Amino acid sequence: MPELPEVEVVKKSLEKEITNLSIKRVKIKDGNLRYKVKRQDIYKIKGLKIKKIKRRSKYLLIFLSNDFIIIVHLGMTGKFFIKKKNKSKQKTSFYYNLQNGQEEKHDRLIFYLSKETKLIYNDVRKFGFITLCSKRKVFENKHIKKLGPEPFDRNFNLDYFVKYINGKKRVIKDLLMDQKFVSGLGNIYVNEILFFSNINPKRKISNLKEFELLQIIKNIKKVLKKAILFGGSTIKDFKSSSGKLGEFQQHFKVYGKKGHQCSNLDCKGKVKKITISNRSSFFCSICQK
DNA sequence: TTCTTTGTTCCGGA
DNA sequence: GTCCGGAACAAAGA
Repeated sequence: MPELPEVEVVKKSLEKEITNLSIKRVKIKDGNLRYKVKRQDIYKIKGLKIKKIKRRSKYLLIFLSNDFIIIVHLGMTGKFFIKKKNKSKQKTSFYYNLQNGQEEKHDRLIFYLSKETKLIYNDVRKFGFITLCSKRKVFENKHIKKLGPEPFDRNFNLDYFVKYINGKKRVIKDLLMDQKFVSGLGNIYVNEILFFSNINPKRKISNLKEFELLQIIKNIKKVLKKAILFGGSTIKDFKSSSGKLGEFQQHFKVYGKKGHQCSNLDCKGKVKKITISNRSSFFCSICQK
């Protein structure tokens, strides 16, 4: 479930906690992630220093002191924990809220860093991955190279939108989920963005008016910025609380709100749930035409 | 037991 | 070759 805002929040807290620390050793507890963690990669990063951390779409790029970059994708349930000596385990972000004990069970990798700091990668469903890449080749990486513009990029504008959709005939929700069109959005934020844009998720892109395209662009930037400000969204399956949590889910207007009254004051509609391309979509059939 | 959930890749048909 | 939709993947809760 981590979409751009959650990854950005993780990036910020990792940046604060592990920049300038060096990697002493790495323990693979379960390397069978989306791609198997390679032992030779682990060997290559031993002794290197963590120089800086960047985000591209939903990917984290951890720059090391030589030519290497660690590329991380959190998949659906990947998360990092930081553990310092004499301190209990801290989450790296306001992100997931875990039940007690869950963390240990799904810890997959442990990075032993300098200053007696441990960085733990935990992933319940193992859809995330961690791989090594050289700085020179990062834009040739098979994941990174196919990404479309960042939503906050000035190149992501009306001109780009109009050109991209020319001759295509998908529905708008599918397009916004497509990382080649714009990178970083997932199911949750696309639902929210279409609500604010007053556009039905099943609308064909060929039928959208120019003012509607502008609305979509504006709301993508607006919703993502606000979500980052609130520390992202916390997955709702987990119940007990410890540490700081993302709070943006409290601001959801439609996602997960089937049957709720539409949040627009003058609207008597209810939020509906339908399936589009095997994903659930929530919308108000009165406000979203 | 079956359905649902999430992001991404892969595959086949148009 | 491009476009597009559907299935698959892991794991857990309802």
